[in-house]
Amino acid sequence: MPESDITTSSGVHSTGQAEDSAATDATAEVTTDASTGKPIGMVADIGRDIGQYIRQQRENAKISLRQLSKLAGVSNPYLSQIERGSRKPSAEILQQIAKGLRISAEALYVQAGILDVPTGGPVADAIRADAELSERQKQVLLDVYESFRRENSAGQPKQEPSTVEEGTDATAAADRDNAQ
Amino acid sequence: MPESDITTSSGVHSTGQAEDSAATDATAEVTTDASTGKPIGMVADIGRDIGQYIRQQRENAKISLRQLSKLAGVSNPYLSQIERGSRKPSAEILQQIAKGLRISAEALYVQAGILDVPTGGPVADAIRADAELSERQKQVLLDVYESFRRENSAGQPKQEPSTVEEGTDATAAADRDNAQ
DNA sequence: GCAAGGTGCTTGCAATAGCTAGCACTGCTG
DNA sequence: CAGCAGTGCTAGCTATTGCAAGCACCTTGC
Repeated sequence: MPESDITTSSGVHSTGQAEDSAATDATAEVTTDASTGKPIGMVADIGRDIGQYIRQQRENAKISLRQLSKLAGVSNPYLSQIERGSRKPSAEILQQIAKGLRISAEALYVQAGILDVPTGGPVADAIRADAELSERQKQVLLDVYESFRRENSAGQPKQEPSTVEEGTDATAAADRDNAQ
Repeated sequence: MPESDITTSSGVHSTGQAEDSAATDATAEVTTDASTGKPIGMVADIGRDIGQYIRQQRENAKISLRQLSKLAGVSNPYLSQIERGSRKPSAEILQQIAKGLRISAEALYVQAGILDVPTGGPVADAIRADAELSERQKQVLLDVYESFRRENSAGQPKQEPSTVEEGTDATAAADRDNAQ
């Protein structure tokens, strides 16, 4: 598990340095950015999450940081920063790391928040695979389908009435798409 | 189709400014970066590709650039740069644009080269969905499966002998994974 | 004990992403 | 015709990404 400090990293690279006391006192409250609620002095949790995951996958594969950096074509200091959560890699870098780890890029994308956890059984898969629908139509249909599934799993919907409206909105949207 | 010029954009932002003559003479050969072969003065083709695609989706939806920029939460000058291919957006920005366009983020990711075009019928989907396999094991299995499919679709394999080796390498790799 | 080769990390820098301020233009309204 | 609201874009700026150079430490072999 990478250490959660940025220590002497310059202000140039960080949104703001972590409070010293936070670095030394594990029980100290993490200072957060007022606008996002995410930790200051550290890339957001999601960055640390992907870094932990990459380090875990690398250790499972029993290779060193330098070995992975060569396999991935990424510099080893940068890979260290990624694993320790002090840098947030782009999708392209994640793609390279996935190749180096010989896992799918999608697995890293889910951890990084770039992709949602895959959902849906055969219906959703079939909708996505339908070549005759536009991207917009696919999305509308998926929204309608997911809305119905939520209704059904709730039995009697206990959400706001907007849940009901959502369904009608979706079908209204579908009608508007067809009108175009 | 966005214009392919960066005109007076400063050198700070571009790998290199397009030759003036290239800007005015449509038949002029595009100057390329020696190391990558990609156009200079323009982000790589793939950047223009995603930009074109976004503009096409926006025009299909019959909304203006400013309307989409508000829906997406992206500044309108930056969206213009993306559509014209002079900036390469991150996955997070693509996610926001997809939401604004009400299409799936995956559709934009495929265009941007972040995701491959989805492949595989039921076998690949089932492998990906299997919760009992590690990410590494899934990838090895997919590699083996795709290798077999390539062999079968070629009838008599005409590729390098490495294609055969690839299969044996893959199964050997699978054995090593199981040994760990 | 020393050299060599490995490890993970820090620092400073260049290039790029993404934004704000502002521009020029168009069409509409009173 | 002036004012307004819209359009798409340019220029300059700040924050961030990703790297190269180099550090300190560890293990191994001679």
